Amino acid sequence: MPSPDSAPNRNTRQRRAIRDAFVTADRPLNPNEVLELAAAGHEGIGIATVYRNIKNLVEEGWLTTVELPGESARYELAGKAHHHHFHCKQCGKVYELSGCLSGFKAMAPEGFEVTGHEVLLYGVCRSCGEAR
Amino acid sequence: MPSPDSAPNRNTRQRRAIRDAFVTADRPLNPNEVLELAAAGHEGIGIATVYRNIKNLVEEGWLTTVELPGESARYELAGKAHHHHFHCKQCGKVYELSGCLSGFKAMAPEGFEVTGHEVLLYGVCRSCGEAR
DNA sequence: CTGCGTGCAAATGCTTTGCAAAGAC
DNA sequence: GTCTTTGCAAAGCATTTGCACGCAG
Repeated sequence: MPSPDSAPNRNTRQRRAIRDAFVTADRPLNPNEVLELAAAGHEGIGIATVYRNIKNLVEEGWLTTVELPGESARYELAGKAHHHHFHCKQCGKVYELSGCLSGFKAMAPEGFEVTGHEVLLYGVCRSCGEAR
Repeated sequence: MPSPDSAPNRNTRQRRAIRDAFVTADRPLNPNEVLELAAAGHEGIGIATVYRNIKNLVEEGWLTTVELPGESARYELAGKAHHHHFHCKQCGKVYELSGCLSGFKAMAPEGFEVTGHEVLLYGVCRSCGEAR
C-alpha cells in the first residue's frame, strides 16, 4: 500500500452513466433521479450502485451534497461558486440561484461565531407558473 | 359526525409529558429528544406515542416543524414570530435567532415566484466558544 | 360505560452492506 | 489473471400503522 488514499476508481459503464446524469441535468439530483436518468439511455443499473457511486464521487470531491429541509439529500457538481437553491412547491424540482445576501453574521447573538449559512427559497418556478 | 374537524384529544399522562418537554426545553426537539425528556420524570412512554402526538400537535397548530438540512425533523412551539435558526457544529444544538434579512426575492430569476424562505446559520455557539 | 389513546410488534420506505459473479485494466 | 465494481437480496434505521387492551371523560 504505497499511497494511503488514491482510490483506483475504475471507469465502468455505470459510473459513466451516473456522471453523465449530473453533467446533463445541471441541477441537484437525488439518488432516485440519478437512477432514472442514468438508466434512461443505458440498460439497467442498480440503485445500490447509484448510492455507492454517489458516495464515492462525493469523497473524491467531484460532487457536493445539497441538503434540503425535509427532503432526502441531493447532489450536484462540485466547484461551483457560492450559491443557494430554489425549491418549487409545485413540481418539486430544485434550481440553483446565483448571488447571495450579506449581513447574516448580524443575525446571530453576541458570542456566537458564524462560519457558514444556508438559504433556501420556496415558491413556484417559471414553468409551473406559466402552466397555470 | 357533527363538526368535520375538532379532534376530541384526550388529556393523557403521556400527552402531558410530551407537551411539558417542549415547554421546558424551549428549543427545537426531535422525536428522540422528546422521548427522553418525556420519559424522564414519568414512567415508560412509547416512541410510537411520541410520533403520534407530535403529528397531532402539529395538526392542532400547537407545534411547528423545523426541518434542518441533513437532520431529522424537529419541532418547536408554534406562534412565535418569524425567525430562523443557528446550528452549532460543536454541540449540535439548535438555537432560535431573532430578526431576518430582506431582499430574498431579488435572488430568484425572473418568472420565479418566491413565497417563502429558510435561513440557517452554522457556527459555534457561545458556550462552545467559551469552553475552547 | 364508550371510545379514543397507548404499547407492542409488524410494516414501510430509504439507504447501506454481504457476497458471488462480471468486468476493468 | 487480479482486484474492483456490480447486482441482488438481506440488513439497518427512522417512522408509521394494525390491533387488542387500558384509561379518560
